[in-house]
Amino acid sequence: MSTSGRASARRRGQASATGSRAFASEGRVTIRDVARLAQVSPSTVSRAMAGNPRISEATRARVLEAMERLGYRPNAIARSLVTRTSRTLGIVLYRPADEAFAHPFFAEALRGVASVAQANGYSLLVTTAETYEMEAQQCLAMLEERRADGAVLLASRSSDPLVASLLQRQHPFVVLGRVPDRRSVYWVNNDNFQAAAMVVLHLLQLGHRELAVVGGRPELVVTQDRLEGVTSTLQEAGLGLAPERIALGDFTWEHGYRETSRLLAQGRPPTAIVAMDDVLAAGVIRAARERGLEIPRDLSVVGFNDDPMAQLLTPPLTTVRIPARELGEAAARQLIDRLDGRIPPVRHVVLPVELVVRGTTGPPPARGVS
Amino acid sequence: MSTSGRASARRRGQASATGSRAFASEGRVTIRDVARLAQVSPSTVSRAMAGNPRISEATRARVLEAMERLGYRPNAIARSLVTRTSRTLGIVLYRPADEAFAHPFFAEALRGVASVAQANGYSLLVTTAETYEMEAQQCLAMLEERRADGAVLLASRSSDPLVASLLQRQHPFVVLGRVPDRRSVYWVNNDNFQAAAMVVLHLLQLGHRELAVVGGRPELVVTQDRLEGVTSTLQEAGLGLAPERIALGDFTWEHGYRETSRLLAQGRPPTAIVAMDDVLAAGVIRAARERGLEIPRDLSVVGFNDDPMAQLLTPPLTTVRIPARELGEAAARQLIDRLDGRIPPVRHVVLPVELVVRGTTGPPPARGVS
DNA sequence: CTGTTAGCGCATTCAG
DNA sequence: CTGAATGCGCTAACAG
Repeated sequence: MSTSGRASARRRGQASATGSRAFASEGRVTIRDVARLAQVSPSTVSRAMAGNPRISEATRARVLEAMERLGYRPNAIARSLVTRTSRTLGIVLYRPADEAFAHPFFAEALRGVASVAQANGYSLLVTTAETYEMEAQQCLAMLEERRADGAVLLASRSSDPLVASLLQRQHPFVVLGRVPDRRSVYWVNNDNFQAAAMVVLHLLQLGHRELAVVGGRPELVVTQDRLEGVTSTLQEAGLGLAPERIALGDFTWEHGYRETSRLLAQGRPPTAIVAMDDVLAAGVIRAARERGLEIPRDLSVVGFNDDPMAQLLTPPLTTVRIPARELGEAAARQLIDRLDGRIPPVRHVVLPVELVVRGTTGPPPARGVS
Repeated sequence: MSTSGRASARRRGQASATGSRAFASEGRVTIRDVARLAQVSPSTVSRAMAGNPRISEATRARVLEAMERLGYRPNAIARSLVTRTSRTLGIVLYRPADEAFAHPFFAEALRGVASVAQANGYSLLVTTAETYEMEAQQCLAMLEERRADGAVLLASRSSDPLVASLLQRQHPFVVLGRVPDRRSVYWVNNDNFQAAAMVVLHLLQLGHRELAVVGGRPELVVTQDRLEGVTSTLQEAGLGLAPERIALGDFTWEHGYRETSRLLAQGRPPTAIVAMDDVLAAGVIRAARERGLEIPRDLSVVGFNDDPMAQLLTPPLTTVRIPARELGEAAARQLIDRLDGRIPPVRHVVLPVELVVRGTTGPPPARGVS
């Protein structure tokens, strides 16, 4: 055994004679090469890297220099195998076939996650999935195959089977969005009920009484919360929201466009439309304009998210700013805290939102006798 | 040894008595557990999983069933260590501090990469970096620490030191964008020179003679190619482009806004502005409108990319469709081909673009004597 | 303070 | 067709 060890050492170590770095075309430099050059044992090298205090400054310096000279990088895979952690966060991007592009909200949230992860020495393992079933399956696979130590879920739906599996198998995870009926789940969210209430209040204050809602996927908690915020607030004002004034579907501008055309064709069209997303709102505005309506004179429109595009629409969109990036950051922080053995101060984080009043809301048109 | 084996089997295997899966709170089920249950050796289990042909159907079935019953998942880390491949693609998202949000182009490209990766059994390791130096450093780290088998670079700049390092260290990688002066580098791109030429031709045809360009980061090859496409085409038409009509900077709408204000304040303002990106174009439009100009009557504007927002602007933006997603897919395909030992048919892939004429371009205003 | 010994969980020789 | 032995590169007891 020692013989073969020597032999391979000779094979690999040639570069050290020239003083240049050892970039063998195959076979990278390992901890043993460093140990040999520094005249210590591999464990000492390991300790030197880990900053282990029970090691002399002289040795540490020698090891560090050897590492430097050889251009050594510890093999993360080998390290993971023994430490049993990958220092990696799993995240799956769910992309239903009907959503043509990466939604800005998720892109921002992802950046938030990524930056906090990076700051704490974690990497991000990202997958995409076409269907929800695949999302769930892939997320589980990442975790059970030990490629990720924990997961952040980018949305939550009511009675989510993935959440159940994760919980049962005791995998650390954090949800971006509220998870109802499961107090033990860590999540990070904005108060969507409250956000929707703000929007409705704003419209009521302007004098609107005839509202309609255009929303996203009905199975998502975010959709449900926003819808409830709208209906509850209307109810408190003694107003209702007829079912034909509620148009859920998906988060595409096409859906906003389509449903608005329908809503405006009704005998008694709404004077204001709450779109549960800026992208939807863009579709709403477009449909309204094509029917010859001027915004906000003939129709008020509100969105959600404050995507970068919101202020670039004409007129600039009144919307609710959702701190996507901060949500992602908070989620990553929660998860990493747990993975690193710290207990997060709270299980549920709620970030504040802000109504951004711009150019798409105004008083309702004076209505003639119908 | 067999004794201790039995003991641990008993400790862990209790669930098998009940017929339910074995999810010990600590210590997952390994290949040895499966082997024991199937009454074979670990190597046989390994072969059964790998679809090794020299194994009887009966044994394979027995192994598969044991895997099923135990809910076994092979540990990807352990596998990586021995196979010396992680089946992971590295990708680093570069986010300069001044770019406020994830650019839609990159989001789409990323999705393309992710979906092809996923289809081929690869995962994606994603990092973010604030500076270019960090991007380079992190990319190298991923590769040398063996966490990724190859990398896809999301942009290329002229004389890119990262490209040089990657090449020297023989790491497989593919660049999204053209890499000048290095024929050996694999890259995937659209013809930006040609795209810009199309735009200029369109404007010339409409009668414009006074163009200006608002562009992104000057160190990026994409910026350089588009700029050259503009100037060359103008030159062929016997026209020039004065330096004060060229405003490079970054890919934010604020930059488009700012530079347009400046351009329009000049003694002899342009009648058409070529923005090298839809986001820039949005800023251009906004600035123009604030100065009381109507588009396209007083000023024509063209963008690049055909982001989803392009058609939602008012008026809908004339732009060049860049197949971001397809570029990402092609890049992933190139890289994976190489990693899997197939030789990609070509080293450089060029995807076609398409001019999408919408509402922001028209004939120039009749100019009075100055 | 440091070296030796043992694995982490798997794939892969090499023998049957 | 299958099992036993070996090692991927590293960390973590356990001994000095």
